Amino acid sequence: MPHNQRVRVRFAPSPTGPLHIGGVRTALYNYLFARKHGGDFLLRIEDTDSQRYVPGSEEYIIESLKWCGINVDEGVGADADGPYAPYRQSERKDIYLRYAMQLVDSGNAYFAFDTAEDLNTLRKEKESGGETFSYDASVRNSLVNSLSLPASEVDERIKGGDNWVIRFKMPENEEVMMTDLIRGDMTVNTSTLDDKVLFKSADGLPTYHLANIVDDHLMEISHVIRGEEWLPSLPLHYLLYKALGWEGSRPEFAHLPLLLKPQGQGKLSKRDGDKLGFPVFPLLWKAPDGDISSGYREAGYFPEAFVNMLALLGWNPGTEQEIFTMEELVEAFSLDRVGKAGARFNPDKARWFNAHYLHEKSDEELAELFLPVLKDNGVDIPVDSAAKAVGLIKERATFVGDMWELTRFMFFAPEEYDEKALKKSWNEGEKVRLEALAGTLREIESFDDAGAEERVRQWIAASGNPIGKVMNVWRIAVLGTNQGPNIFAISAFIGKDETLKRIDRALLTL
RNA sequence: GGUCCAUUCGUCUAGUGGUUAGGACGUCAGGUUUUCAUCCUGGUAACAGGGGUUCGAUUCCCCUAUGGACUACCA
Repeated sequence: MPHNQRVRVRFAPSPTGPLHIGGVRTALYNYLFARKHGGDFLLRIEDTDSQRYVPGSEEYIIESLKWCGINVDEGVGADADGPYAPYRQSERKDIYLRYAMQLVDSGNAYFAFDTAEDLNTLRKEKESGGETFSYDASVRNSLVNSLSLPASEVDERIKGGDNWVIRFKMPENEEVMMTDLIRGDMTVNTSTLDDKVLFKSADGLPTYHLANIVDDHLMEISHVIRGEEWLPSLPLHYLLYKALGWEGSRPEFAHLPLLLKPQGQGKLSKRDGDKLGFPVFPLLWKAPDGDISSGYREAGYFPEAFVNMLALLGWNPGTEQEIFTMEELVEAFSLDRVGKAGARFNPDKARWFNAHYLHEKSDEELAELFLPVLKDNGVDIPVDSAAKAVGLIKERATFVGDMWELTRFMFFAPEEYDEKALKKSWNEGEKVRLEALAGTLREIESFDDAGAEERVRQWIAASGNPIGKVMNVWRIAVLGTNQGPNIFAISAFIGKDETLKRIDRALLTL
């Protein structure tokens, strides 16, 4: 392990919009790894692309992590300033140029003056001939750069204010051997690589490649855990560590498999938004242009369900356990149990996780969450009363938001009656049955009395009415439908008067 | 096109040189329930294809196919 024994990992998103669930999973795995090894989890903002910067992204990222219970130890969003501040790359500008110059001085990089237009023209020319243009050893000497130009002209151009970039001078025909904690050993020949830009002229900022390596080194990162899309640039990063003389303290790398769309092709991307019928973002996102994308939080997911679901998308504990608290995840997590292949996101399973967590919560806890929903629907009741209602229906809910439709009949008499139910179980014979039941109910002092339900059952048995028929017609009269929870419990909840009122009304109007 | 990575039920996955290839979601059936849902039980369903290596390959190797990523002065 590099530097020291301490595990230090970072999540380093760029603020180009909301974090999607793939990004959240990367953050989660980093966090779990850090906790598991008693290390640090840092949040660094990689805002080196001034063009793509989207205001609000950073706040969104911080809030998302917070909602998930992923606590940042150091960096942006941490409680206190860390020892390696600042943690926003735009605030570290000066650092990068210094290292870029070090690379130029050591012959590992060079100035290039080619304009974007010139390069585009070259690219098009090559492509029309069926070839691909690559800024590499085969062409670098014939392009406009400090390798091809006399030193005096290079100086003049720089002093004269010409636009320049710094490019990495990719070694020729060298095998780069790399190790990935998830994929094992890999070898790539440098001849297939090009001279990547390390420092841009456009905004005076480094590219990802340089900034990333410099910051990881300076911040003493021990493990880089990131998405698989970075795998192709791993050789470049290895070479950069070597060129900067940091080979001995190079972090270890782990490239996570991608999250794929539920159906169709390709990786899950930010643009998918709500087209797929489920959120791709942890929280609701309002884009600066007004576009709104839904989030798991607003869709009613519990953070623990969301995190649990995400953790198992690409990682497994090797046991048959599927339900994990964050603490249990920390305990069980290891990089060698992360899969290699991309995982297709499954919305059904996500719902199942949420239902599971919802069913595990106490009636009181759910009632607290449900109270605002009730209020929105014009129902203002104390929390213990809400808890009773919740207790009757929670088994059939997946989200707290589902609970309103499931409980509305406890607060409002039905205005319509389900036609299928009426067809099946509402006729003159059933009405007689219901009237007889009403008579019995009327004799009961209060439905809350102990033994009240037993009295009704005794009457049913004694009267010779089939219990199913009685319950069914009772349910239709009170709820307007032939399905739902225990009808006696509901009648007790709404009370004797309301129950009889609804029965009378049904008998009269139907 | 080039480079790299991957491939077990529809989906997430476990697993081994010899297993009835296991679990979960979904789905189907049955049970419980006054009904629905929950819950329980059971069923369905997979080693991409072709060559090797081997007494024996899902497992090891090669090829093909398929999927994916990357191929910007984006990350």
